[in-house]
Amino acid sequence: MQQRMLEAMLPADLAERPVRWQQQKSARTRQRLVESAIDCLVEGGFTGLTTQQAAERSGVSRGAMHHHFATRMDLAAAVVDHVFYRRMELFLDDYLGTVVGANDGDLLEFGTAAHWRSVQTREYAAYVELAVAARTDAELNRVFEPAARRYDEVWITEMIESFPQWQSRWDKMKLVNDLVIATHMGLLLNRQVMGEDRIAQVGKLLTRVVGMLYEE
Amino acid sequence: MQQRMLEAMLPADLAERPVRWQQQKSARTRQRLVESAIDCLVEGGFTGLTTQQAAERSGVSRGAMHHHFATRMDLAAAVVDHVFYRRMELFLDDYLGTVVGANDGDLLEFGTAAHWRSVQTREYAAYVELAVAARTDAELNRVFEPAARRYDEVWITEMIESFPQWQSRWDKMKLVNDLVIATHMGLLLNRQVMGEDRIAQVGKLLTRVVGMLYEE
DNA sequence: GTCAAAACAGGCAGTTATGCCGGTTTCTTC
DNA sequence: GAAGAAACCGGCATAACTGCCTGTTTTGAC
Repeated sequence: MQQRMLEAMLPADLAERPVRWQQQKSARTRQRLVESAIDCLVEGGFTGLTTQQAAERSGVSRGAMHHHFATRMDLAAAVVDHVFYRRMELFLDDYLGTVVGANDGDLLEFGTAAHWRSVQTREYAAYVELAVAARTDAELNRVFEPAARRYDEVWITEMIESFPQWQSRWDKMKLVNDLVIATHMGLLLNRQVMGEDRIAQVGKLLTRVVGMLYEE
Repeated sequence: MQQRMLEAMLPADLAERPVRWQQQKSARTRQRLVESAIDCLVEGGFTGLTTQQAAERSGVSRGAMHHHFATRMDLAAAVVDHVFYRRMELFLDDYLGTVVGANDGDLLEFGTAAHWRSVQTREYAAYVELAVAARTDAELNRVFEPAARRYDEVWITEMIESFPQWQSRWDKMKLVNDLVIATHMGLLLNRQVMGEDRIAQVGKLLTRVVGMLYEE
């Protein structure tokens, strides 16, 4: 499962196995820029993602940066791909590690818990900023939406192929999946207002709900 | 219920019952500016909320705007108050209208449905933009967070006073309340990716879950 | 009617980011 | 090792906002 899903999401950044040194160098500075851009996103939202900041933070000159990413949106696009890839990777790393030897009925609850953990990461925070900004920034949306749809399709396809034993309940499982994704994102955004305690409790409640829906 | 809750949230904008004409005039232009600012938010996110745009859209001169709101953040603060007030008002208008004559067991599900409708409004869209921006904008957060907490406290207090029959299950009801709020926000943000159908189905599922949690 | 205060108007300097461009250094190829 | 390509550098003009400031008009109190 993990190989196929990750391969399908692999961004240009990490795809190349560089043989020539210039390619390595190029890839390295691109990665540094993307990482800095993610820092910008996390700290300042999509507004805070500026070419200046990204260059300065990564120690790359503005000229070099412009060589790799001609415009701000080019950089943002690279970040989008990177973040989607990492979003899936982070979840899979956790989930596949906890799921070994679990019986069928627990898979969903383990998956929910792993998803909640994967959501509390720097990369997911960046993803949230992009997702929100894409709603009001047409140009970003042209980059973000296709990537999001691709991610979603890959996810669903693999879920169906990986759990043939749930064939009769795929529709419900997909629905539960969507519920978990939506609720976790909502919890993240309400964290500051609700506070850690309530957030954690709702998280546990959701896991229990997932169990209930599986049982029924 | 509705009076107390709304009174507690009443923003400066609408609080005054103007007797002198200058006050009326002043209040009117302030309202026009706030409304335009909300349009800015909805269309361009917090980034798109600029003093220039707000002034231009409302037909108010930059000078006049500066007279009422010295800085961009002053305008944003007025929008925050306005949006929180309207958020509660929109919900109550809907909820109190649908709830008449309902039996106790249906109140939660009616409330959930009403909340889902209240969330699909221009005002709530503006609220979401503010909530997200406040996470990465310290200055905005200083305005937003207190307002959000006040809203939350008023909400909880009134819920407890309004439903004394649920005394033994307040903790659970508060939890369910948080779950609904978080999930609805998450659904909104995933609307474009998931599409209307899935969103609607998850919404229905959530309503059903709320019913299940009440029954148990 | 007059005078102060409130509401309104629009210009100005300063900041910050953007995209582009001419020039330099570092690799790669032959 | 020389030519060409790729990576890198920092300056420049431009654009969008912001906050402030000097006036002008409209209201309201006496």
